Amino acid sequence: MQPPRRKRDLVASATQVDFPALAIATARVPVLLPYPFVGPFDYRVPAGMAVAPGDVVRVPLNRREEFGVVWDGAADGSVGDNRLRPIIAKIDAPPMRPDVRALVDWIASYTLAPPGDVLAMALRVNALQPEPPRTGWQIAPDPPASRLTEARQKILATLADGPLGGAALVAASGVSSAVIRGMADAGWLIPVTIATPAAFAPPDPDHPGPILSPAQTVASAQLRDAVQSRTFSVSLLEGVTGSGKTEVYMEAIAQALRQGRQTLVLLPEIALSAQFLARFTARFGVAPAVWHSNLSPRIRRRTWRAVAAGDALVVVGARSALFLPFPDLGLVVVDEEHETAFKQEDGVVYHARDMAIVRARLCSAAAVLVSATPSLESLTNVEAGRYAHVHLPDRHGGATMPEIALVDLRTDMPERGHFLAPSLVAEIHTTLARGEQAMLFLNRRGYAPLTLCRACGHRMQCPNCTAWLVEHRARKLLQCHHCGHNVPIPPACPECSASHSLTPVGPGVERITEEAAATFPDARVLVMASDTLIGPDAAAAAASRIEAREIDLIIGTQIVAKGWHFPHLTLVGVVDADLGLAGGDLRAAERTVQLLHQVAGRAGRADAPGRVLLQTFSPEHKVMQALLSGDFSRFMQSEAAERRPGNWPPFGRLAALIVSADSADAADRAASELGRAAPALDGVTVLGPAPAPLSILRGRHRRRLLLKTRRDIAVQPVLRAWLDAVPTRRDVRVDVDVDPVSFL
DNA sequence: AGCACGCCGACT
DNA sequence: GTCGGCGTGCTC
Repeated sequence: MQPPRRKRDLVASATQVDFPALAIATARVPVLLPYPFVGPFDYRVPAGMAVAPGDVVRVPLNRREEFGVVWDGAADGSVGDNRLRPIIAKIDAPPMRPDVRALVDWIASYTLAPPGDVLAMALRVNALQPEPPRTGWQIAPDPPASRLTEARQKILATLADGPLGGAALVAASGVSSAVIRGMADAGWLIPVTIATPAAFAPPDPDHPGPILSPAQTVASAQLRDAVQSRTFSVSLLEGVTGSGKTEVYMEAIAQALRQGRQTLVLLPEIALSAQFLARFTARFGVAPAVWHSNLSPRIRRRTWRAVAAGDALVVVGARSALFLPFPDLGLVVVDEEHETAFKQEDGVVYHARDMAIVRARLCSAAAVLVSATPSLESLTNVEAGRYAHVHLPDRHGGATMPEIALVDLRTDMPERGHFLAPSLVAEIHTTLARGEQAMLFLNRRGYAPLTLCRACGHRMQCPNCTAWLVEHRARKLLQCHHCGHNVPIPPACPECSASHSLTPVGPGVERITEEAAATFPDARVLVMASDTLIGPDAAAAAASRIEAREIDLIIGTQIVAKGWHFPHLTLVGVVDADLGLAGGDLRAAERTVQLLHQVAGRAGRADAPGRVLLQTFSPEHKVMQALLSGDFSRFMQSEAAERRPGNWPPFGRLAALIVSADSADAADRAASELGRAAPALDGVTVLGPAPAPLSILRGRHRRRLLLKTRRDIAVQPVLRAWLDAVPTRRDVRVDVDVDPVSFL
């Protein structure tokens, strides 16, 4: 049959072919497709096929075939029977579970994302095809009488214990695959399908684990009860770094295991998993299943199936693990719940911590949020009685919190062109002299954040974004950290052509490394930044070098703040404690306290006491005072007091609208049109439009409006009505971010 | 998101 | 006169 060339032909032929079925009643079902359509499409169920919500199906779409999922609810019926096309096939895969479907719908309606876009995330996680059988080799029952070489003997010896896959056989025998091929051709070996290894041994809740302190025992009993009740609940587990929070929530996992229910542990970054895996294995005797977006297709499929079958009882994963098909989820743990990395900023904009709580509710599971420095959101939920509070007051095992001191950069000034104050330099010298390790923390990659011309004052700016180009001296280029644009470092100023006039301004870790190498020439220095440590293995390797004392001085960005345990590290210097405080971000102070507290926690974990020096130009700032006193709860109370009157989150709700267009003019027009149509309702405020802080990003001009409502008003209906009232323009995009975390 | 249709410039 | 650029619109 010729493929139909025009739409009319296509419809006509489909109608003709399907006429007998149409004569009977038309069975229509909604099918959600992984595309940004407003909702599911109706499809006809062909005679002899039975489908139910959740079934994965192959359907025609335009001139293509796509996977879709039969969705809940009635078909919408707006498309006439004559345009209805039949489902091609039902896929032999486990159907999407009702709670995962409900999660997809929930996320779509909360974030205002098209449900198909959310489905795409859930399907990306899915294993639509069964695992192909693994083939291997075994010794033929009646081997030929040909010559038996040494290599061939090795193969036979290796296979004596049973069949092996090709790659495994090569590795175990040390013989090349050519020999195997030859032996197969000669009839020595025959191919067999081999069983997939049972990779997910059940963790043993009664495996002897670490001994808990009295405080840990009390805390773990509270979490255990929450799991045991088999009802939805949220608990906030709060305890300073080193208080042993992980061991406490391991007991909650043990309880879920005893009940035969599954656990999901969400981590903000998978680089943290090495630490978690070690502690998990120490407690339960086996490793948990791991989930993240970089798994190989085979492992991904196997893990997905094992979760669906209930064989993988504990999964530790990144955001996307939220969509795994747990048949009996009893516990969801969100570790480092305050981390902004849980907020997905591209594609569907959602907060994995909040969606984890939704998932727990849909599964009647217990949710446990874990942090040394909980978000004001979670603390406020505790205060309101929505979350239970489990508190671990002390550092465990006798270790004390490090002593924190401020270095006033106004008086304790670094040498010209340097960034380390004399007192910090002296402290590092004594630490290194004692044979202990020191760390310098600066949350800025590259050599210098700004390059300017001394002759004309020209600043090297990204052509696509409102941002300076960051010098990366090692790679000899200037790079934009927002769009990735980069150029070689020019030999002369592009503006005034003066040569040797371009000067780096301000420090990045590379520049601090240079200064440290000159100041501490005998120290063995390691730089840890996201662009020097690629992948979780690199981070783990760096950590083990530090633990093995092959390193004296660690210089790092964000990445060093997270969960590492460095027993010989006794001094942490924060190069620029003020860094996160600039800009009009609602949570700038909160985030800075959380980050710097976490960094400080790296110092002095074993018997050696730790010391932390924060370099700042504003020692009197409440952030510095909070870090100095360690009175985190008072700081959060003052944050609350600042946000409550204006109904700022978490005391009100916020949504950001980012209007972007190719030209500033189009962006301005669309933004003011939106502004004029702003809802005028009691308890609803609209701020803006104003140029977004990154007013040009990737070549697009951006304007921002903020919708702020009282807490008792849902922002979604307000947003929908607002956006519906304004005609969409082709050349203008409006991105919605409900509960924005980043204000760029 | 794809993928085709459509209406304007450089080629056989 | 055709090939093909990517703007606009549709997909049950």
